[in-house]
Amino acid sequence: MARDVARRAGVSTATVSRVLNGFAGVRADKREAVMRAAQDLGFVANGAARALSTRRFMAVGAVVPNIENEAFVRVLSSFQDRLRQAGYTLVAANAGYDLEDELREATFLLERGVDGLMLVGDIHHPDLHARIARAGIPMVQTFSLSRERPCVGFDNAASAARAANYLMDLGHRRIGVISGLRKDNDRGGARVTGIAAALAARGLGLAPEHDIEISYGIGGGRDGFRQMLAGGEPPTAIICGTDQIAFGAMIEARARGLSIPGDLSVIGHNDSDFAPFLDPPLTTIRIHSAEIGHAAGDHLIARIQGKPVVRLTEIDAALILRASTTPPGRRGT
Amino acid sequence: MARDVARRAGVSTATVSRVLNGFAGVRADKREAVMRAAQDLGFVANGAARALSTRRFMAVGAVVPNIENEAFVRVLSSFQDRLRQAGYTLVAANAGYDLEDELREATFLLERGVDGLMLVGDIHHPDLHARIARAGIPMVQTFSLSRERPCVGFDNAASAARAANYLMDLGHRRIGVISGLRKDNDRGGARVTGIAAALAARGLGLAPEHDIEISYGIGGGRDGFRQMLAGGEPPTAIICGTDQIAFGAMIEARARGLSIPGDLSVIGHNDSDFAPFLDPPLTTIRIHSAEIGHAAGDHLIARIQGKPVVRLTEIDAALILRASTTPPGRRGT
DNA sequence: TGACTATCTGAAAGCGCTTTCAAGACAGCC
DNA sequence: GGCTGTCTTGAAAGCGCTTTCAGATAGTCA
Repeated sequence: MARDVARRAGVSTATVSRVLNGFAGVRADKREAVMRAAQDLGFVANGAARALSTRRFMAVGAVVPNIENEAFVRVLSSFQDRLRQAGYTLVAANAGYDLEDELREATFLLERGVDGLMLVGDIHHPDLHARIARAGIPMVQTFSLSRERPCVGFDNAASAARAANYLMDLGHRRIGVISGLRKDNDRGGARVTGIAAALAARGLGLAPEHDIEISYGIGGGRDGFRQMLAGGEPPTAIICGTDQIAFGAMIEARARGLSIPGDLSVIGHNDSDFAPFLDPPLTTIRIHSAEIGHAAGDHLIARIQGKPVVRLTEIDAALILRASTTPPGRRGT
Repeated sequence: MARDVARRAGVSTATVSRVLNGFAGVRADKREAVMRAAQDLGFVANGAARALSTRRFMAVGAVVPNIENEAFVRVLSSFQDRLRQAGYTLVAANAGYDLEDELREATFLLERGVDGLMLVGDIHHPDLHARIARAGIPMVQTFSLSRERPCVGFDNAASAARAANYLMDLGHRRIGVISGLRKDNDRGGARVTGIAAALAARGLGLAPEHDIEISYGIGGGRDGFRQMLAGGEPPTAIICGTDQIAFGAMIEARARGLSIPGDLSVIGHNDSDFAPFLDPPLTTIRIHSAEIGHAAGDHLIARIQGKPVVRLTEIDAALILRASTTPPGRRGT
């Protein structure tokens, strides 16, 4: 306790507090005495008392759909970097792609007294924003852009459209989509919308049997592609919601005797660490996760500290070209 | 504030507290008035004040070497499950395989007032345990077993030895190891020790040029295997520290014209989601991450609540046999 | 030397809850 | 009707820090 340190150093707790918080205006000898006493006693301030007193918790919350998803972990990791630099702790929670759960987790963090909150995406429980507002803390949404709220993200529809256009430029006409769950997931939805729009712009359509929604993961990708083949004439190219899905689809395609990219071009999302090492290396849309995390962290901290911020930060998503895409019909490439 | 709720409900803050914390002995009408007032006002208790008052923070900390590592994330995820069920929040931090950083992060959590702490492995900064002791909170170490401290883990040496024995049973004599960084990482070290011991028990040795230490990841695995080949007669089988490393090694081996498992049997660690989908599917040591997380969570909560616990929980690690391992010299299998 | 200013420092008042303690209300009993 | 015991309730005292405010001390200048 600060009291013990004060006694040992022969000062008051006020002075202890001043020294430990780096306030100027404490005479050198007293400062040193306090430092030494704190050291000797192994003094660790009580965070709750400090938080209560300063009305600052020095912690920021984040609710992500799935902690086990590489993309979100990378964002959390870089987000935490920034917070740490500013002296804040990250408290992360898992919402599992469920709006009710997300509300519950966010409320939990709000109760804990976080000074700011990061959310993923644009779709939330109707009560969520009201609660955040009542708590009076800043929030930032990531991964997708928004006109209403501060955000750091990219244009999911546009980047997916870019992938579709690239495939069409190569000559593909029958393009399929395998996405993860889209319910309450604006990113997935926007991507499909973007692809459909890009196809429509060139007079093509996204056939319902080529528009597959499955659960995430390699297994999901396999199932998804199997499902797609069951639906009549197969596509010559597919765009997948994640690299894991793309990996699964590639496995299934090969098992069905299709060669990649000869019979089927494949594009993934996220540029996972294994993407360059697949056979063939996977063309994918790279999301600059680290930059999203940094920007979101900087934004939130600036708001907490009352500094001016930009409300919308767009992070670029790049189409990384590798060998899993070629013009259609080039067998044995 | 509770005060507002009290005023609105026409009671004292004491009664508000009693109702909101589910204490019996409040008359039904007052209870309801409080509930309604709290609802109307959207009352959210101030966590800091509560923590200060109860001297319980309702949060548990965890420091892991690398948040982006699948195995740790899975443990954190299941750990959090249990904490959440008991009403606790998880605050996780990243130590990056560095003892100083780990100490810093752990101190940070201690300052925050966590009620318990989870650590990974047996090697820590010399001051760490003293600080935890001074904070007076329970800790549990995961992934490796310990005689001194409460732990939930498995016998890294024994499970790696099992993999080595399996390879020797298949007839392999020249076995190599590619591990991640071993500095300050008892898991990696123990595995290599276990393998060396298993080899020695059968009159074999682990050649220095077959004992490679590299950074984690697919790239690391490639580099590692390249390094191993540079060291003279290549091994007929390798055991890798993670499945990512194994993946990288397989890529490099194939690039060098080696067939797997014909020329080279490969065993990984962790049974990552992609392991069954590699070509050939990867034999690997599966760590029951979810069980480690659950057991660690249960342990810590029991300790916090003053219930009796077992100090050492051993979680089984299983050798999952797939097609990446065969007897040596069977080309074209 | 005395007045005045600039520096330091400690006492004390919160921060918003929980929890103890004592008192009020009321029913049951002799 | 008076007394005891039970059930409810509110006043008030913390929890361990920060921070204000005013007093103490030292330094400066005329």
